[in-house]
Amino acid sequence: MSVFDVLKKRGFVYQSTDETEIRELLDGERATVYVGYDPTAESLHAGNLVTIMMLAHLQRAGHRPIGLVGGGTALVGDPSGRTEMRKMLTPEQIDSNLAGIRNQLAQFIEFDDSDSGALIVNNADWLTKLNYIEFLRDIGRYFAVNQMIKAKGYAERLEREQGLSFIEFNYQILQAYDYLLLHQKYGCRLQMGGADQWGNIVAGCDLVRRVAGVGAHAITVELITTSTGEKMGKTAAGALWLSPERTPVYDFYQYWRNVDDRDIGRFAKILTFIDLDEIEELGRIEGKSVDEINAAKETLAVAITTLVHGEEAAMKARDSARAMFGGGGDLSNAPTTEIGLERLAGGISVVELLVETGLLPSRKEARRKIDEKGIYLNDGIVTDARRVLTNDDFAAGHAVLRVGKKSRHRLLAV
RNA sequence: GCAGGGGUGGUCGAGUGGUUAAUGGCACCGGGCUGUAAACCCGGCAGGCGACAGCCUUACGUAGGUUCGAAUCCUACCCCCUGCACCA
Repeated sequence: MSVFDVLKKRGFVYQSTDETEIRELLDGERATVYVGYDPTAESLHAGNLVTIMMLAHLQRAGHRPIGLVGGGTALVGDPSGRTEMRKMLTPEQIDSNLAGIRNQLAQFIEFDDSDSGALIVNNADWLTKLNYIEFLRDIGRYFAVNQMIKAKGYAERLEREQGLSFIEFNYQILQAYDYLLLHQKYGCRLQMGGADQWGNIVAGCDLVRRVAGVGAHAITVELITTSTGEKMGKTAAGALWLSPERTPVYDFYQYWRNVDDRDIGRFAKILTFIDLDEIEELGRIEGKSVDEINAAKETLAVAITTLVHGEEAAMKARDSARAMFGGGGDLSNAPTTEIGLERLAGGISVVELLVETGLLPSRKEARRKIDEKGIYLNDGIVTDARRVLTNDDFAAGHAVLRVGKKSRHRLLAV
């Protein structure tokens, strides 16, 4: 099966330029393809996994992926969307972010010297060297303003009289230039990205065609949302990061372990390499027992977590989760706070500990949760806000504090 | 620069001198039902103290002022949006 069809079947293709030509390109000798990423943080997030997986599929099919980091554009600050200007970053920050992003991409694609070895590039390398006059003369001539303002994003902004800064307007041209440059330098002929990038991407296709006289292509993915309408990977705390420092592996695992029943198959297609046939079965809900559905979610969570954090970490996360919800079991991965024996001798209030362990943000909230019957000590409900912990509560040298069903904290007497 | 509109709790958004920690939605948290799902129901959602009846402190862009009393009125300043002007 053509890789392009693989992408289609897995749900990656929302819009594309001519399918026949893309197929031809991808079924032929090594092609070079690229995706752009923002260097605004030192870590990518779950949303980025979608295009990363596309790169990975293509590399597996023998093509060369390029991860382009928008360091140059980040130097300008991009006000796309209606929120404020994206914060401008220093070159140092961008470099360090780029290194972080490269490491994360390396989990999915090989950066070796082979023909299909991946590359990571920073558009600051060429954008910062541009000469305005030359750029206008050589590149600007290919852009027709009346065509540009018809682009969906721009047209909306103009209609709403919402203001469209010159920087934002130029963004498309810079991005198109990136494509051209990658084409000239690496023979890149396919760019992929989010559906919101469609206009920018096809502007690049046009530019390549006009300047180089070669067909260049585009594939965009739709924004992936959950069945409840949220952006995939969005949590109360913000984004679901790939970096374990920003999102602990356990939390990352739990996010996927708890997806809506209806999302199992869809997410598995996009975020794992599990066979399509297998996914078909995995994602089926009707007629399945509760255990089977839960097992499917576990499979999904393990697969994604393994890709991002490696097998060992994924297994640990799975085991911790099993222990947590299966009762008893292995608590070695639960967050832990050490309590001095001498302090314990005097007794410590549960309220105080709830705050100290970070389980709850304030003493007031702790009292409230006790009132709401949401606090447990060693699996026994705490009913009195004045409850004090003493040595007697530490069975084998430890005690477990719990808020609700999902957050636990281990207290270790030392 | 001129004119108009606006800045309210995580977010959206009411309120426009006085029972107000500030209606409501969303998000979030606890409980119930369950399957660590969805939907639904109940409760909570500034902080501190508490004998749980309450008490105290801090909050409506920032700083002052008027008033017995202000998120609400006045003054100055900051920021955002819209229009006009300036802009070669």
